Amino acid sequence: MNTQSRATLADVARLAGVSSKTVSRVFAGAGNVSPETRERVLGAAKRLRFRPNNLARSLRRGGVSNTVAFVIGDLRNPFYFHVAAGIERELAESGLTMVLATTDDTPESEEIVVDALLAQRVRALLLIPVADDQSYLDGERQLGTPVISVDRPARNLLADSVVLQNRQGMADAVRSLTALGHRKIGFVSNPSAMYTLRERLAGYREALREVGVMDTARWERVDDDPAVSAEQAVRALLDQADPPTAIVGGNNRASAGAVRVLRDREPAVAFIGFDDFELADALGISVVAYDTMELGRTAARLALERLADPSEFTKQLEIPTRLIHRGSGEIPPPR
Amino acid sequence: MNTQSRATLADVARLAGVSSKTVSRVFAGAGNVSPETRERVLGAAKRLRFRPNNLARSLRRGGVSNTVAFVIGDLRNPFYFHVAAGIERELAESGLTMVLATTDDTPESEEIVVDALLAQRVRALLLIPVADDQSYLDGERQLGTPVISVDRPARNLLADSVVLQNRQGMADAVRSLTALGHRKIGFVSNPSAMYTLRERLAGYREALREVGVMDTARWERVDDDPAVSAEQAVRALLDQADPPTAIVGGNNRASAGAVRVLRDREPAVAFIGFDDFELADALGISVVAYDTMELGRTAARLALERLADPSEFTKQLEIPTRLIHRGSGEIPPPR
DNA sequence: ACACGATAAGACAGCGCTGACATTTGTGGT
DNA sequence: ACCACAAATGTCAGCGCTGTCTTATCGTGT
Repeated sequence: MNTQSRATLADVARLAGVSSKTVSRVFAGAGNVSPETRERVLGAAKRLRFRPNNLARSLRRGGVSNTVAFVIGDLRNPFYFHVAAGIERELAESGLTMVLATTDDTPESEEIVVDALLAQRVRALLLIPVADDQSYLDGERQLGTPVISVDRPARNLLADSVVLQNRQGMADAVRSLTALGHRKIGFVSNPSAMYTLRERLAGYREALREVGVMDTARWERVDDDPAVSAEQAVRALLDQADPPTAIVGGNNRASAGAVRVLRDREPAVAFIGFDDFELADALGISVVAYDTMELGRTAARLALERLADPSEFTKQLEIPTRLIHRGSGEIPPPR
Repeated sequence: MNTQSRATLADVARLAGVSSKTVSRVFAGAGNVSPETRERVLGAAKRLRFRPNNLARSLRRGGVSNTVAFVIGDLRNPFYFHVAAGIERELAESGLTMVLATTDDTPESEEIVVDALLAQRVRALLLIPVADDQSYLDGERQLGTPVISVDRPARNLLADSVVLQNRQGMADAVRSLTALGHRKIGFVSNPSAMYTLRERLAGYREALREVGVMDTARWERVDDDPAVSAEQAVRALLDQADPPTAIVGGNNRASAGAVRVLRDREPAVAFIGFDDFELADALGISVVAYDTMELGRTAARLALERLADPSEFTKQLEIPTRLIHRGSGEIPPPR
């Protein structure tokens, strides 16, 4: 068992016969070190297995690390992961690393988790807001930490945000169905973030209003009870008297449920989901798609921009969506 | 624009009229602070929006942070994400946070990325090895940083590891096919990690050898060229003269490809995939499944154990797999 | 031979925090 | 009144690094 402890700048300096500042210069990349000295230092460092301590460096440099935090509700949703992937990519290009934390989708733990991250002096904070109120972040924001809210706008906090084109995306989907003649269109959404759900629902209603369908209450199946599966919701919708001839899904879970139920339904019910998913193409499921990784990249870019210029106005960006026709959304109503 | 800078222990101490050490005690949770003093300190801290600087704390405490690094090849593979989710969960319970970094599945960047993480003094390093050689980590390991290799064993490095029961899982799948009478069984795998692929292939061969099929070369479709999609590989397999009556998939990508090709194939070809996936149940695809999150949790637990007792022998753990019958794997050979 | 600027290297303090140790204050026993 | 002892608080140095400033060294033009 090797008990030698970690080498420091000073150790390297001693071995190389120079001052610790010189070693620092070598590793910080700053100039004014002669080639021979540099060689000697690097040799010594290698021999001692020296690795600069970023903690100390960060502290010295003013107490900020080079990590950016991303706070997620639930890690099991593939959506979040793709966003995280986008963030990670974009940050890596600027030499920053991402730390990931989850709040288990419970509002109470949000502040606790965020606090722990801020204590680590993250450079910026990206989060998918879960709590009803992010005003607790205002102090931090004023101290210069960029706060970017992702997928949903923050509440009671002036922060940059990136969200999807929820309303228009959903409206487009519904319009494409009404154009085929559908009028009885169901809306299914499993418990989903209030914000995105509300927006998509608004888009749905808007598009139906355009063709004169005003009362959509009986077609809306929005269960906020997590115990009710998307599958059950779809079934319930279809089992009522005078069932819808088409259904739109409010999120990716709804799509999974719909696929299970609608596969061998007769007469065929048209379906358009929100959020693309693996095999959707093979299954011929039409969806409102968008670039999930781009959502993350954009969020990361916003953070970087604000880091570069803290005085800019806050921005609210939208990631475009587009309707992909694959068959399930092109089924006409039975006549 | 508020230009006030971040408050420090000393600032709080001044405002509360105590020494900075007392403030430190309040925030470090250590005892021996009278209730009144504590109140006064907390009040002052609140007023100044004080947040302890974990960087400084970590440095002072011996230079290790409370983060654990997880190094992934490619973030887009859902498999990795579930593993990450498991790790995050397990670590959170011990108050540690996870930093995620990717190597883009290129061996060269592995060492660079790992180095950057180690410079941040992560408490432990979990990684999915990509490079052929992890001996560069030996020094670090000797300095006491637990190194856990996930999903594949590390090469040239004495490290704990958690892998799947690859060989047996695949052998079970093939045995279940041979029991139905299949003898011409194809093996498809997209470029996959060499290790898991090799193991699964070995399991496949082993099970076929048990029923007297010795030469399996013509049924093995292992393209290491990423340009060849799993879909093409499956097609190529079926288009040859005397095609297989059943196929096993070597990884999740192979399953996606197989589903696309096999859906309306006549006569039906049996299929069993490795790795469960969303909708596999709805589609009736039999798979060799395992608990992906558990893989992550186990890895994290290993790290925690080693942190607690560095002198223990290294462990090699296996996550069990189990065959799930859903129909596609129960199709008998045509007669 | 001399002054002069450029280059290389070092001395020193201090980032924010906490461990080790010192000091003050309060309590109870005799 | 005195001492022993615990609880509450303070002093000080230093974790590993780098910014600022200072000092030594060298080549160059006149």
